[in-house]
Amino acid sequence: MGEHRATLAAVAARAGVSPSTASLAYSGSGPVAESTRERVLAAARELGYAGPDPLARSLRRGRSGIVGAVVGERLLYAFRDPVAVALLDGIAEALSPSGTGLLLLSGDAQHGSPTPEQVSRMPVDAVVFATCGRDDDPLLDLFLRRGVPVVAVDGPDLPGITVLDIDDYGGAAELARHVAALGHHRVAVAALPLRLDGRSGLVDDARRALVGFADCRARLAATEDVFGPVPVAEAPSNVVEEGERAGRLLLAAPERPTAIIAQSDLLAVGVIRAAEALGLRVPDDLTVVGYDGIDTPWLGERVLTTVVQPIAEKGRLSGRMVTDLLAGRQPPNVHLPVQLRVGTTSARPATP
Amino acid sequence: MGEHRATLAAVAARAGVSPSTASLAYSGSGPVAESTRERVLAAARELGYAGPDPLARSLRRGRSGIVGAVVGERLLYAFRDPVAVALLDGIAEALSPSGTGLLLLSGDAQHGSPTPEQVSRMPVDAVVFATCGRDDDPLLDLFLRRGVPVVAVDGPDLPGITVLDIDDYGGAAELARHVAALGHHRVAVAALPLRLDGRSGLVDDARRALVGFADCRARLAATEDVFGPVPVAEAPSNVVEEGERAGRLLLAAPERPTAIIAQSDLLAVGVIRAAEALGLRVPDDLTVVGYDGIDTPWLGERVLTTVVQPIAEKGRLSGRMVTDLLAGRQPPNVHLPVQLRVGTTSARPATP
DNA sequence: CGATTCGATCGAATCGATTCGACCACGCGA
DNA sequence: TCGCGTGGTCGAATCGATTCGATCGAATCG
Repeated sequence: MGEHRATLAAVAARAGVSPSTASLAYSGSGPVAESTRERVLAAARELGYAGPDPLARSLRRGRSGIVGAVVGERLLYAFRDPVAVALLDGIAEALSPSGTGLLLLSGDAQHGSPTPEQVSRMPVDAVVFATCGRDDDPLLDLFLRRGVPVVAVDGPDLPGITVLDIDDYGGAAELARHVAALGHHRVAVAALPLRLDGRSGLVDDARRALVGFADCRARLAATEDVFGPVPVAEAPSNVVEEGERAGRLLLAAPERPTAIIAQSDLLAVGVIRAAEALGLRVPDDLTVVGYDGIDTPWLGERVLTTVVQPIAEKGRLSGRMVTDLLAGRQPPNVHLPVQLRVGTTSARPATP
Repeated sequence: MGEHRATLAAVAARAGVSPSTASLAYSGSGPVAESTRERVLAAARELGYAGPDPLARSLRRGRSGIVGAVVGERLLYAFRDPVAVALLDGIAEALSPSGTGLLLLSGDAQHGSPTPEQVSRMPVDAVVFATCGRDDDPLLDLFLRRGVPVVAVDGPDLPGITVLDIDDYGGAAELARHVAALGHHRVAVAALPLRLDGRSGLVDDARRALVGFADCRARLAATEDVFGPVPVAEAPSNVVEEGERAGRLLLAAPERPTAIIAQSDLLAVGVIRAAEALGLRVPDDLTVVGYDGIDTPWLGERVLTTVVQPIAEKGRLSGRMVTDLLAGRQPPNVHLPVQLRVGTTSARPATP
């Protein structure tokens, strides 16, 4: 404690060389005689020196070797979403060869998303908005002002930031047409969070005007372009339990819907649970469809009707985009296609 | 690009104050006249200054405000494990109030765990070994030499590091006695990775001597203390698919076991799948037990016989231990109890 | 009214490494 | 033998903020 940790200068002194030479011996940039290098390393060993201080190195170099990932929700929820996990995995894999670290900027139980003060203290060379493409995110602005390159996944398409998203509108529209073609008219939506403020329940017009996420907005718009205005129940986060609550809410309506369009597969699983708890059979009494195309072990043999997005590719691409930005290259925006998958949870409505 | 980003000194000059005063205006430590502070902030706005450079601040302060989490596996696998996720969530929650960031130090597809070079470049104030308590981990040594406080979850109990673990031996022993009491003799083990080198398959004596993880070793020892030497199939990572492969391997043996003890619930699910693929009924033809006590939606109504560890508490405690260490307090080691849960996947062996 | 705080501000040292330009000696080709 | 390129080393400036001690005027107290 009282002892100061050894510095490179101390090592250099002990080895009888100048600090600059000692630095070269460690970093490998520039010619150093083999004998000198060994003398330096020996001195380091004797002093218990574990290599250059990352902070000092970063300051001088102007880069920290760290990429931030803004997650928004608390990790416990975010990591239940295979799409988010694949994204982070893709980024981590892409960063690994260059030894770049991945810093999670996550929200906590109290406030949904990380606060600007916290985030602005973090030394990141680039940042990915992973699960929260809020249009008006103050963090976006902050990073742009700092000159930190930003990748937004499913995020707002603003000048200065690189966007990777999927065809949310197209997929949702195709899905809605599928449901309509089956003959459903009384349709309701179990929605992803409209904002990160923990609110949930039936959505009124005021709330609907506040949709802050590009993906949520596109999916909702596509649905209503097919069916007209529909009841919407908002889940405060993308987990099965909240889907179940939203499902109960929608199924309690006086005019019970014959189909529920969930904005994610996790929510869809919850809706199915809610339906079964009420004694309804899926798809005979209620059609339930999702979005994402993740594994749904909860459903056993049943296959969820959903829109499949290319999850693994999204992960890989997001990783590539980040490394490109770090290397000073500006990758183009990417818009991935999606595919309707008709499973066994959608069917014609029972004729009353 | 050609433009240099504004520095605090530039802001100070523009505001007509000294750099030290400008610093005080930002950090809030020390008295500054309200008028001065506003002048500084105005100057900052005009220059597009987004606050002090985190790197410079960290260097001076001697802390980075970042905690590292060593994950070992690639994220795609690590995050499928609810125990690991709960751990990270607990840490993130505990760190959040102080604005401390969480840096993932993960392995990639190539090498299991992060390389020492990568890790030693990372500016961390403390580090948690989350899912990889390797005894001989070179990273441990590195951090200790650097003077970085280390928390090891399920990790090796070495001097200088703080340990949070569960009663692995006790739980596994109780579980083994349960299986023995049912009348099983031909028992096999589906094991967690013995080392992080991607190897898998049946374990011979040479390999067995290499067990590098405290939890895996304890569970195996407890099992063999009850049953004597048993066949062991190693899974290269803790995911359902690898459990299935290990299960197939064990069930292909000439003397088919009547019970398989999986070292995790995820592996147990895989083993059950393998059994069912072979037309075996669980638990009638084969008893399968796990470890951890996570949700297993794959199993439908069935309840896995397993050892339940207090996952949420583990997360909370690990978070608290880290914050304690950051505050300069040395928390005591913690050893959490576990509990046997008898479900519907274990039964007496069929009498032949 | 003189002595003493106290609040506000400034100068200068500091954190620990990297890097640029200078320097020296040596070997090689002309 | 002279000049030149080059491998190896060193000094000093630099990265951008924080912080300690000093300073100075104004307010407080005896």
